Amino acid sequence: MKRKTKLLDIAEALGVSTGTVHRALHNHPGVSPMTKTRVQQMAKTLGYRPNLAARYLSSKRNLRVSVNTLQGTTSFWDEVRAGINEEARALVMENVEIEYRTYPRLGEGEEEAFEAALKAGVDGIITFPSRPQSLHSWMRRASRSSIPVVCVATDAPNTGRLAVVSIDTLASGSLAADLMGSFLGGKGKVAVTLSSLAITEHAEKYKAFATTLRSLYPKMQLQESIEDHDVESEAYQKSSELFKKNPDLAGIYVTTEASIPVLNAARDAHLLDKITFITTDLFPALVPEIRSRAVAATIYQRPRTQGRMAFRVLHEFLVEGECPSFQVTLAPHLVMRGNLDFFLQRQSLESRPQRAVRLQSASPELVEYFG
Amino acid sequence: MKRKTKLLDIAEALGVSTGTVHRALHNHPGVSPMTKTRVQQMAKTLGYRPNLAARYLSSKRNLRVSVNTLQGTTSFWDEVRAGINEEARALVMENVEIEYRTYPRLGEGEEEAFEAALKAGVDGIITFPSRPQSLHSWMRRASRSSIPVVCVATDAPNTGRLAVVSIDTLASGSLAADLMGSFLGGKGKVAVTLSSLAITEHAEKYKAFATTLRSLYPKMQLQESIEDHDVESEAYQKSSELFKKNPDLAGIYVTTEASIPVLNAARDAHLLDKITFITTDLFPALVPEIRSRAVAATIYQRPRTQGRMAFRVLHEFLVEGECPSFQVTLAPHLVMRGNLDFFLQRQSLESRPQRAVRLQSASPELVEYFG
DNA sequence: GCTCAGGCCGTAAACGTTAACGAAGGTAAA
DNA sequence: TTTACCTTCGTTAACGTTTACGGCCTGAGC
Repeated sequence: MKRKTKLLDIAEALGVSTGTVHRALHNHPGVSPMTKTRVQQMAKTLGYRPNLAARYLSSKRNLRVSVNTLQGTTSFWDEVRAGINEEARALVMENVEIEYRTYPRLGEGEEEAFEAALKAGVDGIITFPSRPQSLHSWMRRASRSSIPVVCVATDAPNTGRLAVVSIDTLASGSLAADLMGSFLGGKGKVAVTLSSLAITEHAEKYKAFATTLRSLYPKMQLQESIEDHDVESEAYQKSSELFKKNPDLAGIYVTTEASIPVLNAARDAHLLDKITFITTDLFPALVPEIRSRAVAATIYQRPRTQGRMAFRVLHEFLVEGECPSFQVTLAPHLVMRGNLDFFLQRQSLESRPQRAVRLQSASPELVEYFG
Repeated sequence: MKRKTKLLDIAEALGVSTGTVHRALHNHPGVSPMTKTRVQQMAKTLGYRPNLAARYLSSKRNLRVSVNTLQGTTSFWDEVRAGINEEARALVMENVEIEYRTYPRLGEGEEEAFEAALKAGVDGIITFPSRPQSLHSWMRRASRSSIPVVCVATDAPNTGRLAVVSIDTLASGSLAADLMGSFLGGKGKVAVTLSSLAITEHAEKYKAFATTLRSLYPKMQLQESIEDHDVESEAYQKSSELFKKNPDLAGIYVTTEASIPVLNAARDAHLLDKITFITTDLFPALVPEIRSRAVAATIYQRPRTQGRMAFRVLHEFLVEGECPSFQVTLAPHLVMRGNLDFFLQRQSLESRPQRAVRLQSASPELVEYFG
């Protein structure tokens, strides 16, 4: 196990100075093309990897990242932001500044927030592209300026974004289908509500649900899907229609957050106890519905972990220049009445601002930080 | 936002040198008690936090941790080790040496491995205490020597261990009960097999299962539990008896890894398609059973994440002297036939030695790192 | 021939912590 | 008194990278 190669090793091997090596490796001006290629070549053959500790110590620049997300209509985005915050605070090494830019509604103020982040000259952006097409040009601009962008929850294809962090849509849709089939004994009419088939994630979930249902439970009948376009009234209205047309509906899978209006529509049609609900996400209004077993199960999208992962990927890229993975997909959690309390307790516990700290044989200097 | 206080600030404020401050803060010999308290006091008032980058850079000592686990009879411990390895390699900053000490069977060679780790003078230990009582004295010895020990999968109470990382037993048992009730329509006889009621984790899972079943599905009848003491033949034999005595058994929840002998017993009794199986963990032999729907669902204990968390907690303590949490409980994942492929793909993908890299519209400057 | 600009490169001082070395002072034994 | 030794503390050289500064050289302009 030999010592790691450092700048000085490269410098001595070529008979130059560390300053030159540094400039060559970082494309800084003041190096002849000839020297530059020689340095880069030598760095590669020696397997040079920068010592990050030394780098941090030497340059005190602190990274700035902008987090552009929806305002917390539900708790989902609060959790995402909490996850980002946690992971940022876990980085004791450096100081990462996080600037939160939120917009009130889907697609509203989204471009402005992105533009503001670029104008402010941040080093990286974590964003929820609620309207990918409208952000398209801004994201390409960021890409051209070499400002990495990480998407959370929803992808924005062909925008040059660095990475995307999301729940695996296939696993979600297939799990929902398998559960639905199991709960209903493999027969009956089922339906799906989604935001819009134009959104990749929702289309994929729907497809996975349909495919799995067909292959595992061929006797079940899948009705046409409902698109609510993220409008609650539309969700209520369209699902009311659905229930009217299909009084024998046995189950429904709500892939969006808008499960409450669908539940209310079923309640008003007096079909609540006839229909097995599988919903998405976990928020306060959903808790009593799960507890009363109106909702059989909900697929939790782990917003906090999504936030953590997004920050981690972005930070790793900013610091090391490489990206561990361009697509991080998480397995969803299944929440039913049985394990509901576990998740509720966990949320409330983790949302406490300070970290839980119990000292045990720690170096004395640390005691104070948490007194 | 003022500059962070460093050793020199404390030193100047007290009219001493940084060397003294350093020694005082680390309980190194050669500092008068009077000076020591003054330094610690001043560190507190100035809000000193060590600069870890400088610390790494300065001290070339690399941490050594011992990982004491079972040999991979199933893939569980391979996954745990893989998770530890991943997290260790993600630490680009420093070099952490990991020494794996494995023992062939439950309780066999466990003490020797622990003793060897202590003798070798490691800085920390991650262990699976298969027989907590036999490890008790060794762990207390480690605690007295200020060597942090992190338990994975199973806790070892009253041993002075630093932390424990495990799956939440309540969530597992309750989820299993709720699923069982849902699958069976809320009625029928069900049973549980476990290793031994003397092991906390299994007792908790059983209790959670029983409690949830009683409260959510009062019509269901829970039979007496089976203890297999981690012996496969015992599992087969006892479950055969159970099936003979209860030909109308509707479901069984296997909380241990030993689900195959139970499945075989049911198969041999020609009851396989009459009984709903909920099992634990995910290993190759279980895959065809899930695919054929002999197993309705399995509760995946996320060994890789357990390994990652264990290493993370230990490392954070070793480096910062503080521990984020003394009890890390993870939510289990539910694997059914529908989403089985997602987990299989993920396992095979993640177990590849190099990191997964999928290029997708990456910024041009990045392509080279993965060429 | 002299200056001046600009390209190229070496030098050295940071960054904050660690740890080895040594100096000062006091105490005790010879 | 000398010698030896201990406690307490200051000094200083690392650790590897960044960056400001300055020096050398070549070529162009006067």
